[in-house]
Amino acid sequence: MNVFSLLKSDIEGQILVLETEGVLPAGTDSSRITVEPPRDAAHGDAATNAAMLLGKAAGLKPRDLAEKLAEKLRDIDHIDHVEIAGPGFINLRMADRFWLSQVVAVLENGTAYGNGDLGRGERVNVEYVSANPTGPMHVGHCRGAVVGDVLANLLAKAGYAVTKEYYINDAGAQVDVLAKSLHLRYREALGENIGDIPAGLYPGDYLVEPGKKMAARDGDKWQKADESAWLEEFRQFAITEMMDLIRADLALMGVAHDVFTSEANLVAKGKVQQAFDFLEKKGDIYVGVLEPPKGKTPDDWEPRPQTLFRSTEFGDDVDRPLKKSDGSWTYFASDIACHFDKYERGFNTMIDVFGADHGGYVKRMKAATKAITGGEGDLDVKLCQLVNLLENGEPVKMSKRAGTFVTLRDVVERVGKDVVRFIMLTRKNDATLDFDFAKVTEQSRDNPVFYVQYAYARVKSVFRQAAEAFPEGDFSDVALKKADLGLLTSVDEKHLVRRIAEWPRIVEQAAIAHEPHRIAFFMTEIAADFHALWNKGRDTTTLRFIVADDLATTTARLAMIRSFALVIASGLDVVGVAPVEEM
RNA sequence: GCGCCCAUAGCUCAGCUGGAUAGAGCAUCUGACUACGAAUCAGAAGGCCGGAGGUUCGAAUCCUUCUGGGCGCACCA
Repeated sequence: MNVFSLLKSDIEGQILVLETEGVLPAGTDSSRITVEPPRDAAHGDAATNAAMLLGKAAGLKPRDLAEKLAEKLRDIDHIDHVEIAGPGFINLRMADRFWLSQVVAVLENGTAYGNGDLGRGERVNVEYVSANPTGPMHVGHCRGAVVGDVLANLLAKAGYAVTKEYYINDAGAQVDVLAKSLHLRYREALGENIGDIPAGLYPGDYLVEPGKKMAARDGDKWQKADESAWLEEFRQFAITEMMDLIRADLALMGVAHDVFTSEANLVAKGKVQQAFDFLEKKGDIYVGVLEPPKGKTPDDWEPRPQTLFRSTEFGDDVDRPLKKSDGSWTYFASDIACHFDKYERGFNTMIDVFGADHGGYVKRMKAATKAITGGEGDLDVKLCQLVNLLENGEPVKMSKRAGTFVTLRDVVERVGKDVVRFIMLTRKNDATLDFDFAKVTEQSRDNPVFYVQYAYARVKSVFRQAAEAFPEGDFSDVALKKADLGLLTSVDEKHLVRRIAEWPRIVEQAAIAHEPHRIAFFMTEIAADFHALWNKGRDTTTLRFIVADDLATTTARLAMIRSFALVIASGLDVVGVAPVEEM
């Protein structure tokens, strides 16, 4: 349970009482009221701005209203202390036993502590990665893959019914190029000398094996055949092969999507036409000529009548073409169909994770989603900024042309999936991120992955020591739940316990904001609290977790650090990283 | 020329959708190992939150406008 939402409902309850007493007008809007941990711990455990927001409605000065509200709150059992501060903040202090009960809650729920019902089972679709099926994944895909995956995990933990989706762009010209590239490798496999790969085709050697497979399967059947005879066959085969490759790459990162939607399939099923008809009926489609883009007119620009979607009606800057001059669908058209399809499958909330180079695409996609769902669908787009790959501060040279681009596989094999996943969350998604191979594997304070893992391992170490110190002691979770937690009396211990109890709120807030990086930041912070407490025991032996000849205190402290470790494990679970038992 | 994103300590970044005296790490300086692993911790110092206006009880946060960076700008995906 989220402590702060409990307090908020307490406050809302008392506001209703004040309404019946005539202090506040009936139907007071309490939606903007917040209950948060104050920045300064001296202000208490939680602070609310309620009186400042409602002062006007009550016709009272904020501090006077605060006094009336505080009076009511003092009567609530789990609230220990209420005081008014500053312009009208109400600072609340909870009874110790209330916080300590959260330790028991963690021990009872394990890593499920922090699971919430914020989402109330509402279905959410998170689309991420969606790399073109034309080759293995490169390092640029890592960030979006992690952000999307962890965001999905986070929403699931917060009580949403999440579907992880991958949209396969297998309908455009690039898959024809892929098919032709494969055909070349196929001929090579049959013994032909193909020389250099011609410009415009994919030169990567990842097509060598698929070429051999095709040769083994069909022999020389397609070797001399006309392109029109084999193109479709090779396209299908190549896409299947590339998607296997991509799925394998994603598996290396611990990413597994629930649904793979094929663009070509959407077209074939008539989904694009259906979406088009729907928009046309609404009057959102017309044939017109676009202005050339100002400032940077392409050399070959010529005015041309096109089938356009009236995206300006829905907040976009210009209307967007749905059909190419040859009459085929644009990518945008099938992407509309994709979101239309999601909506029909029951998703009102959709999230797309894109790379920063798709920034110009956001407005039109949001506009299209609004139009195609009749305003019911909500699309949020998370743009992931670039990752700068560094080696000891020096940029890693990457050249797609020279074929030396760093693949996702290269990175994962070098530093491990856990490091990649965690580091990708050490910045908010819309800030660029430095990824230094030397730093991310360093075992020091400034490497958050290590720092968090070390804290977890340290707890394990304490338990090993405790088992030796108290051979008769029972330190299982079941036994720890019965510990006398009243023995946790130091301010530092109480502080850690409060931080542990904050976890459900962190999950909620991060889920609401769609910001998975907050999980990583919280874990780093709470790990610091733990390390600090651990070191108190260095200076003052009575503050150590294991106290010789005092099984009761030891058990209470182990209950505390065990629940800390479980919160870390719970967070790592969201991030998709395995906790390290021993370093 | 237009749109989106970014600008916070010397450096790298948080800042909980408007709250109280703006917080961490690194680097710098001063300390803590007869060890529940010092792979860590404690303390000091460091700020006109890019500039200028505005909105209100209250702004790093919202609006306007500059400045400086990144990305993208018909018939590609």
